[in-house]
Amino acid sequence: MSRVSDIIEVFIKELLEEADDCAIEIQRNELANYFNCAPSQINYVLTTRFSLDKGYLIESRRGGGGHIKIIKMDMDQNRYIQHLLNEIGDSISKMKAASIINTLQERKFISEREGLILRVAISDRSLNTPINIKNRVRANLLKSILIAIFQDGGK
Amino acid sequence: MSRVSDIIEVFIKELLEEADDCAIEIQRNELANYFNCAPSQINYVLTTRFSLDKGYLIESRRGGGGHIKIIKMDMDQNRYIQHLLNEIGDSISKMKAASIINTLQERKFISEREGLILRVAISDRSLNTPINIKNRVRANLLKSILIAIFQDGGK
DNA sequence: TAAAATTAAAGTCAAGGAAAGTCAAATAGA
DNA sequence: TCTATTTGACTTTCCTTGACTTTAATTTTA
Repeated sequence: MSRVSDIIEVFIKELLEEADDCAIEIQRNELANYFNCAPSQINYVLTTRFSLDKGYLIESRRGGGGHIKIIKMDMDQNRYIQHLLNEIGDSISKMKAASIINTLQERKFISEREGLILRVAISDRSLNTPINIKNRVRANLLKSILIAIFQDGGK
Repeated sequence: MSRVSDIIEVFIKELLEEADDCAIEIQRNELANYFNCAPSQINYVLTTRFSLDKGYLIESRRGGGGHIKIIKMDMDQNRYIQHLLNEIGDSISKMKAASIINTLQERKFISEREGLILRVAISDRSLNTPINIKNRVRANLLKSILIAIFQDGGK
């Protein structure tokens, strides 16, 4: 029962890999048809997996001959880290933290093993704190680590 | 009579034996169904039989197509790490943790940057928990990371 | 030819479904 | 008894679906 959304995500990322300008254009209905899902699921994938936060830009056009354009942006490391520190704030969910770590890894800001370490570190099971402070501890931990690794981004 | 929890434990361990990367993914409901028990009993088995101290890491995801992933560290091949897990116990001071991390780094088990991440992670400042549970959280976190790094992932 | 109607997209949002998590009460075993 | 196990009600998280809306291009009509 592997999730269709994940499969679509991977598919889109592969398309982006192949594209030489880091941008692709799709048709929502066509893609939905291909994966046998509701068209709106494409929107779901886009908003959950290809958000601005993760370094993607979405443009689209409705009506006849409409399309969706997905652009993988170049990310400046320091600025991105700075942005993340703000974004994390003083509380963050596990999913959101994991997604940040994945992005850092995908963008080669951290190695695979470092990604592994971070993902484990921010997991609910590692942080055996009372549930009501878990997200706060997680935010603090993640920010500390980011600052340590990317010192100049954190000034 | 023989307890269902024990049977489930053995079953999972067999699955892990067969898996070539010492990690398996299960579906909680499916397994519960198979053993005719309440789904939450699976959680019970996981927390009592597959704890960090015993060298297991658990990851999971909710929602449609959710799953539970069980990762085993190869205790035989990582005698030293196993020893460390025991030494850490369920509570450890910052100084002691730092000393462990230094040793790991000296012995080239982890890179300089990984050492940095670990030291930051277990620092008092990162772990903004109530002081009375700080050493416990630190122990848990450090053990999780060690198992993650030294899991027997065949890669 | 310009407005109107039709058609062909994409967008939004809320409801429903499919998992896993939590916690505490009931029960069984030592 | 006392601890370990079992059960189940309730919660949380994530995914999927579908009805309805909005926008743009194309075709029809006056």
